[in-house]
Amino acid sequence: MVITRATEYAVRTVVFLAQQEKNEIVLKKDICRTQDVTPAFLTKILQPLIKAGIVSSQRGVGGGFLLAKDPEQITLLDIFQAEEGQLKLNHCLVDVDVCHRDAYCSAHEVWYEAQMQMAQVLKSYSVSDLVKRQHEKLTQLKKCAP
Amino acid sequence: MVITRATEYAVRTVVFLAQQEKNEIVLKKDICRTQDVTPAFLTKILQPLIKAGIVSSQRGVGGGFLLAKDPEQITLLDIFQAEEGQLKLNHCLVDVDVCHRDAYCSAHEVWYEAQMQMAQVLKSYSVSDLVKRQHEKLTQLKKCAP
DNA sequence: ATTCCGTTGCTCGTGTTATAACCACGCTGA
DNA sequence: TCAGCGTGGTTATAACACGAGCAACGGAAT
Ligand code: SF4
Ligand code: SF4
Repeated sequence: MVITRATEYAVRTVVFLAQQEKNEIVLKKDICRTQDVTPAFLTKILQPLIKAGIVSSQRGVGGGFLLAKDPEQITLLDIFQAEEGQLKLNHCLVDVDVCHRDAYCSAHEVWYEAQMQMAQVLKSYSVSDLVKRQHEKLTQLKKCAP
Repeated sequence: MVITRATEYAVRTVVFLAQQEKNEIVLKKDICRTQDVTPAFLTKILQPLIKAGIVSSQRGVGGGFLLAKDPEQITLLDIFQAEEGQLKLNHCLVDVDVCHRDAYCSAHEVWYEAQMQMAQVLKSYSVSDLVKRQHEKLTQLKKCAP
């Protein structure tokens, strides 16, 4: 019951890309350096983001990565689902017929409600929200300890 | 990002115990038969519930298991935490100092909010709620297909 | 002595977290 | 034009952790 490192790094990466100038292309190694991820692992993490249409890539000299969408159009849930697939707290919430008890089981609905609430929270934050928030925090940090 | 089988079976078990007459002692094998769990695995699952004070046990002839608390005093969150430990969506929410970014990271708070929402849902349902709900569903099922 | 539960240690499979080798693409300059 | 270099893309696989389940033995109650 914990998000994977892949999701964690993916969030960092997307937030980092969103902090660049619009359409600025970023090298993989620059993402690695700033976000504390190894290049080989980041390679793996980026692919689902590209498949999901969140990030796009450019090969060759001067190539790299950049956001494929407006940061306001990307939610944390999008990133989560790109990396981990559909959110599910219990198997019976997605794989129907995995449990013959679902007709009378009442726990089923509680898991469902918890899952919905969680999805709702993740859906309510866009990447641009995160960038804005982070920027505020950093300027406040500087004010306290310049 | 999925609850463990242990938690799933633990919920079934506690609900089953709550359906018995008050202070009725139930044999392990009866729980297994009705809840589709193997005895060896159930043995493992019951211990955390006992340690958490949710279930109590009786050894020897005529022994078995029964609820240690009133069903209204047991929430789904209690059962979850007995089996899986404290709910955490991301490591940084529990293990402080696991990430030096927490001072300015804004994702941190989103995970926290999602976790809180989920905990809130699980805390809002007691075992007696589940039993009541299940009973309603069963009587309605019988009405439709007697 | 019997009948229960408790404790411990173990196996086995699967998923996470990487690592690395090799492939494909695209620019650039001779 | 085309070779070469600098990028990301694909695939295979290793190491490890954890989930899920099993079994054997030990200990208490009756
Ligand atoms: S018993 Fe209920 S919660 Fe558990 S798997 Fe079946 S339907 Fe889902
Ligand atoms: S970057 Fe933020 S969300 Fe990720 S581990 Fe650090 S504090 Fe937590």
